[in-house]
Amino acid sequence: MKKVTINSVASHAGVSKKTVSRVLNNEPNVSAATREKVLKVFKELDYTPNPIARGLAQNRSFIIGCLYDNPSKSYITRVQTGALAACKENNYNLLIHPCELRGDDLINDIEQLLQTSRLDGVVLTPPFGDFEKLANFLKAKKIPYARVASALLEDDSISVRSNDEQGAYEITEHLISLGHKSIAFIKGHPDHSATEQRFKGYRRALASHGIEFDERLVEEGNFSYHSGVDSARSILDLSPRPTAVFASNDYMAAAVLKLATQRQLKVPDDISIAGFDNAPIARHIWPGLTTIAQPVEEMTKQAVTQLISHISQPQEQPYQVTLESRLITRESTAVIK
Amino acid sequence: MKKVTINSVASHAGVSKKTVSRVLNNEPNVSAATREKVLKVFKELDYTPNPIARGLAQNRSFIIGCLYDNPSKSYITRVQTGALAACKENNYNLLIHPCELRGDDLINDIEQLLQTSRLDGVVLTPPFGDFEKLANFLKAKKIPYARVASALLEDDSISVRSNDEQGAYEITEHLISLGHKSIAFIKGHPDHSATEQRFKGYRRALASHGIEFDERLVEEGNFSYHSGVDSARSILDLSPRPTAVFASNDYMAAAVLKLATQRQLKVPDDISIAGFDNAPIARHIWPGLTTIAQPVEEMTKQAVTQLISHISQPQEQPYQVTLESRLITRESTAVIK
DNA sequence: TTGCATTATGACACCGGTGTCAGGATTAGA
DNA sequence: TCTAATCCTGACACCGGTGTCATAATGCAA
Repeated sequence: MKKVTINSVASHAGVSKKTVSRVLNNEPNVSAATREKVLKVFKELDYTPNPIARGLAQNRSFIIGCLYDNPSKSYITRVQTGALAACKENNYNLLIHPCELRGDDLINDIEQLLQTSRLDGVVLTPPFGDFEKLANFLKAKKIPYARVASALLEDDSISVRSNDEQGAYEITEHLISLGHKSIAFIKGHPDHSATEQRFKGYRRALASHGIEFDERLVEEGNFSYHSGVDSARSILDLSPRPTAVFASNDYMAAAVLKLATQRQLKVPDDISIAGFDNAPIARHIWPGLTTIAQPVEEMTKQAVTQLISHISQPQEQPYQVTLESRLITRESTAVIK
Repeated sequence: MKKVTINSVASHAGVSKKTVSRVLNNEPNVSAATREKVLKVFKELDYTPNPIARGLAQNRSFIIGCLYDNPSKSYITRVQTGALAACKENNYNLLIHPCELRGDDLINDIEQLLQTSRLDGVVLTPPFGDFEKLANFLKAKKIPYARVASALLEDDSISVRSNDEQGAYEITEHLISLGHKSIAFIKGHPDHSATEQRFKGYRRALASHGIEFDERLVEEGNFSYHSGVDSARSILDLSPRPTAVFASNDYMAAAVLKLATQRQLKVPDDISIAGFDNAPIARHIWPGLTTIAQPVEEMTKQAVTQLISHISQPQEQPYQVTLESRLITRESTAVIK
C-alpha cells in the first residue's frame, strides 16, 4: 500500500497537483467537472493531505498552544476541555505547556516553545491572561494570542473574561441575606487578576449593605488547598469568630470546611462557608459548598475559536466578551443562628 | 529582521546546507574546524531549525499523542504531567486527545487524528492501555505506541504498569489488621483492567486471612463519584452494616464518606473507609482517606520516554516494567470498636 | 613519491504541499 | 465573426530541511 499524496491524486485524476490543491482548499476557478473528478479520486484513493507539508508551505503548524500556571488542577482540566472543543471544530490540535509565571526564564521558555513547535497561536489562561509582559512579548514576536482573563482589558486583543467582581458581589450578598454580618474573606493568588476582582466584589457587597469592612477578617491565600488551611486557622482563631467565610476558590473553602470540622464546628450551623468556581470538590464533600459557577469551558472555547479565526483571516476589530457567572447554593451556607 | 534558515547559515559560514545539516544532527564526517565555524554562525544568527521542515523531510512530527477516556480528572492531570516531563526532555510536544472507548467510531476518530496530525507515537493511558482492539489497530498502522496499564501483558509492546493487585491486597490487609471482617468492596469501571486487578487483590487478602468472601458486600461502580454514591447507598443499607468499605478509587470512597456523614455516621468510629489512587481529594476531605498511592506520573513518564527512544531507534526487545504502589494511612480507617 | 583507502564536502533530488504567473479555453460584447 | 475580458489549468519555483551519491581533500602505507 503506497502512500497517497497529492501527486498520486493528480496523476489518477489526470490533472496537475495545483488543481488538486485548488479543490482541496475550495479555491475558485475550478470547473465543476474537474472538481467532481478530483473529489471522486479523493474517495477512491482515500486521500488525506499531509498537514506537515501544508504547514511547511504555509508556515503554519495547525497547533494552538495552551499556557498555564495554575494551582487548581480541575481548573486546568476545564480549560483544556474548552480549548479542545474549539480545536476539534477547526481541525487544529492542542499543545499543552505548563510553565511558571514567576520563573526567571519564562520568556526564554516560551521562546524555546515557539521555536521548537511553530505554534500558530497561543491561548493565555489565568494568570497569564493578565500578564502584560507575556502579551507584549507575543505581540512583538507577532504570534497571535487570545486571553482568558478576569480583568477588563483595554487593548486590541482577543479576550474572554468572566465577571468575577459581580460573582463575588452576589455570593457575598447571599451571605448577607442569610443574616451574616461578620464575613471573613480569603484572597487568592496575587498574580491572578481574579483575586483583585473577587475582593472588590466582596467589599462592594459589604458597602452596599452598610456593613463596615474589617481588615482583620481578610486573609491572604493563593488558591491552593494548603494556603486555605493556613488562612482557615487564622480565621477560626479569631475572637469573636466570624459567622461566615467566603474563600476565593473552592479548594480554599474546602480547606476551611475540613479544619472547621476537625475542630468540631458544625457547618453551616456554627459557621457558613462559601467558595468560588464550582470545582468538582464543591459537590464531593459534605456539606456541599455554596459557590459561584463560571463557564470556564465556554470562555476558553470562545477564546480559542476567535483565535483560530483570527489566524485564518487577521482582522482589525478586537474581540472582547464578558460571560456571566451564577450563584449555586448548597448546604454549606445557612441562616445565621 | 529576516528569517534565519539553514540557507542563511550556510551562506554566512561559507559551506553548503548539507554541511550545516550535518552539524545540526551531530553527524560524523565534519572536520572540527568546519563544525566550529558553523556553530559560531548558529550563535551569531541565533538560528533554530524549523521543526516543520525537518518533519516533512523525515516524515516526523515530533508530537506524541496522549489518548484518554477517564472519569477521573485528577488522574488525567497526573498522566499529562508525566507525559509532559518525558516530552520536554526529548524536545517532543504533547497532543492531548480525549475520546470514548465505547464510542462506535473510536477507530475512525483515531484514524482521523493520525491523518490530521501525523503523530510520531501514541501513549495509551487507562483504560486504553488494556484495549487490544486499539493496540492492534495501531500496530497495523505501524504507529508506535506505549501503554500505561494495569494488567500484565504478554506481547512485545512498551508498557508500564502498576501492581494494582498487590496494592489492593495491602490495603485490604490493613483493614483486616484493624479487626475488620466485614469489608464491603466497590468495583471500578468494567472497561479498566485495574478494576479486575483491585478486586483480585481484595479477594486474595480476604482468603489469606481466612475471611470468607461475601458477594453481597460487593457493589458495581465505575470510578465516578456518582457511582460511588449509588454503591454507598446500597452498602450503608445492608444489615448488618459492614464495618469497613474499600472503594476502588478515591472518588468513590469520598462519595461513601459523604453519604455516611450525611447519615450521621462517624468515620472511622462507626465505619472505616479506604480508597485507591491517592487523588488530591483523599487529603482534601475530613477525615483524610486511607488509600494506595500509585506513581502515575512516573509510570507515564517512563512509558513516553521509552516510546520516544523507540521511535528514534526501533529496537526489538519489549520494555515492560511494573512499578510498586504504597499504602498511605490517614484518618478514615481505624481499629474496629 | 606514488597509490589507495578514508574522510570531508557539496550538488542535487526529494518530502508534499502552496504561490505565482503565463497561456489556453471559454464567454460576452460589439 | 472578431476582440476583449474572464475563467481554467498547469509549469515551475519555493517552503526548510534531509538522503544519496559523486568528487575533492586528506591520511597512511609502501
